Amino acid sequence: MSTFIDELNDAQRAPVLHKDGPLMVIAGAGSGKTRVLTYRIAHLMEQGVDSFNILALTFTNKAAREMKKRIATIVGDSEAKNLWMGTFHSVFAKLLRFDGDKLGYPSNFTIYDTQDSQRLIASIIKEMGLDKDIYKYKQVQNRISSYKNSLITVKAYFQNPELMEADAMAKRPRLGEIYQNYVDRCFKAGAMDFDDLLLRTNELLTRFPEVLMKYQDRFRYILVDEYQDTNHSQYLIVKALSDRYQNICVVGDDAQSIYSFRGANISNILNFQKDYDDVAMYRLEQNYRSTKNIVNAANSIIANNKNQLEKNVWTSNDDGGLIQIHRSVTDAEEGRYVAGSIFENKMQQQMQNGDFAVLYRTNSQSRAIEDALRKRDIPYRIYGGLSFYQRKEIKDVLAYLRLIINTKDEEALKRVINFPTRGIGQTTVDKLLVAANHYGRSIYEVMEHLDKLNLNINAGTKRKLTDFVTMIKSFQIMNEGSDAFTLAEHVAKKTGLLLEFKKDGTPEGIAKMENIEELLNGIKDFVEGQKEIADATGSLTEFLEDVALATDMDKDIGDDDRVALMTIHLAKGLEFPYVYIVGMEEDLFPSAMSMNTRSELEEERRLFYVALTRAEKQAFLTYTQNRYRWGKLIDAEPSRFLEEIEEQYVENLTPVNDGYRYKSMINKDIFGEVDKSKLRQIKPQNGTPPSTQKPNESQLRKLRKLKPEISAPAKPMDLDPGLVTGARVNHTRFGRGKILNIEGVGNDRKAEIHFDQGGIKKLLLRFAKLEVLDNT
DNA sequence: TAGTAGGGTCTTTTT
DNA sequence: GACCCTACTA
Repeated sequence: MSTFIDELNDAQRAPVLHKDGPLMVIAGAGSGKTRVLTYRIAHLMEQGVDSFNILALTFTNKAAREMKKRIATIVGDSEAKNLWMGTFHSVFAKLLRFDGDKLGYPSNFTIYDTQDSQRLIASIIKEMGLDKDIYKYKQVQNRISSYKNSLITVKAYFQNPELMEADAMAKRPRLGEIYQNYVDRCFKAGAMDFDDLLLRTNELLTRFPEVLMKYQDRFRYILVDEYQDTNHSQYLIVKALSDRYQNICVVGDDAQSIYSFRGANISNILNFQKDYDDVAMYRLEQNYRSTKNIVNAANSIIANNKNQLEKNVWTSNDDGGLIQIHRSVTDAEEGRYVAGSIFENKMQQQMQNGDFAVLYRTNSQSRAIEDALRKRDIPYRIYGGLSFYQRKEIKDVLAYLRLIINTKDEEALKRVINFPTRGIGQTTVDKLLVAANHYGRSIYEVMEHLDKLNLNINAGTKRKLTDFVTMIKSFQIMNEGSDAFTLAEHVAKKTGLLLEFKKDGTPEGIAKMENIEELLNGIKDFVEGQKEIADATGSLTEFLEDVALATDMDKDIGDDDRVALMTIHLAKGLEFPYVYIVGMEEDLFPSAMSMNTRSELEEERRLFYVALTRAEKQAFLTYTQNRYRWGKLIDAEPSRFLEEIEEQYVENLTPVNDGYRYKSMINKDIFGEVDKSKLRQIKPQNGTPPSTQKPNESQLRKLRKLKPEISAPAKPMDLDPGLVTGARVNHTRFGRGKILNIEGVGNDRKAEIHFDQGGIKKLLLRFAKLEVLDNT
């Protein structure tokens, strides 16, 4: 028996040693979750389980790589090689390359990213002659994506009157048709979107029992990390695969579930014990990461949430410093404070740049921080945002490469057929598209057979089209004999892409050219790297798949020492000695988009919990009074979350005697929320603020401590009787609108309202500031 | 058909 | 403030 087991505490050791049967590990923040997973896999292998029979699903590919590396040091390289480890998306993309042909997909299918999906949907909406202001392509894409994640296929959609009615109510009665067309077009293009990678895997496992059996038998031990963030589609895959051997190990923390917007279903983790028989439950509650102050402060925040598993996270670490709250006047000043504070701490505490992270709710907040760090000459690295592979010039190169592999790839073709310009305009492309749809062929196939079709295209243009086809064909021939790098370099030169940006001459053009060169270097590295992997070949197909599913977090940071800037979502699973959480303001964090329902607000709160628990030694929270948003300066109020931290863990750095008090601001805000949801004796009146009386400080404190289920009984009679279907109402933020539907009872009573400006929204009546204008 | 100017929309988070 | 799309001109 190896000694690595001795490195674990008792709570960690138990799930590592557990052999067969389902187990769930509820792991508090910083409790050594990754370590448990890693050692469990290593232990299984030492116990004689073939690495070939283990499947581990992680949240990022980087996490998988690191875990694999660690396992290799314990059990040896050759053993670790056979492990299937990666994100759901990358693992099942691989599986579909093997068996997707049963569903009619080519093994070289393309993976459409969100932008590809959205462009295709926009194009379909246009072709169908629909109003693009009603059928907004992003919203439609969102809708289709959530259908897919809930396994609602086109067929299921049309069998579900409720869904169809919901879309019809939203003035989008033809959403189902768009969905149908979208699925058809993706299929014809030999393409899967992100959601398809899960949906089609489900389809494959359901429709082909022999395939299911094969993989059930192969993956006898399944481990899922971050189980709280799995969606329904992922849940079903795991359930199906583990059904035979029941050796399923899920690890997660319900308090860190932050991906419901992409379909993650927290009930997956809450219901795990009901889904499997004889589940062994393990809890990891000792935090090794953070100081007492941070752990306790985080606990005090999450205590405000109603929906959670019981858990007591504690630490034996030092108290550490208090959490520091800092107010500034503008976002630029906020940036300066953060940069200055990093600079000072670096000097005083002898820290490295890499020991600091700045976390924010939205990507757009990075700019002010960047500017300030740059002025101080503090090196930083931004994660996420517009990632390298999403840049225009990079996507252009990739589109050529995708087309070489799969000429049916419509989005790739449309992207490059006239870039760099070669005299093939929109009119021509439209003609080709119409013909392609008419004959049920791809645009490329139509181009290959131009002379047999009468498309009303003049000879000069025809010539240009055939030249394009000839060029792609020459690339295809080259692809058979060369590696991905040689080909990509040739393509970048031959198509004129490099030249296009070079002759541009502007700094932006030069930067783009350099980016393409960086991409080429990346391909070279990839080809080299793949040679070391067991069944990899370094082919173009492999590279494209890697790129399609790559995320910013997957990149190795390298050894340069930089401050990390990223969204809180991306920070999940990471830790830093010093953490700055910036933009602690109402409407930003919690986001204005997430305050309509209790569950949305609870997710924002979990997000705050995640953010705070990233810190090892010291956490800083900052907010500003004014912030630039959409190019305009707007007023900002401190976030309600600041007040939710128990006072004893916080130190307010902002001077109190300067005519502005953060406390009083907060109280006013809390009061605004509290009197509607909690002070039931005050009945909201039409158009007038609910009350002008303020409870005193001690009353407020009590109110805040009250558990919502006690303090907010369901009493629909508190609501204005004028709030009925058909009524015209006015909302303080969204303006005027009409109530389409009212549903739910008591505190869950929601109204679906169509606002004159801003479309349809579902609002929780007990929070919504609604004034009834007319209900006849 | 290519290129540019102007207008509208957007930002919540991501595989 | 950035991007995308559209309309207009050459």
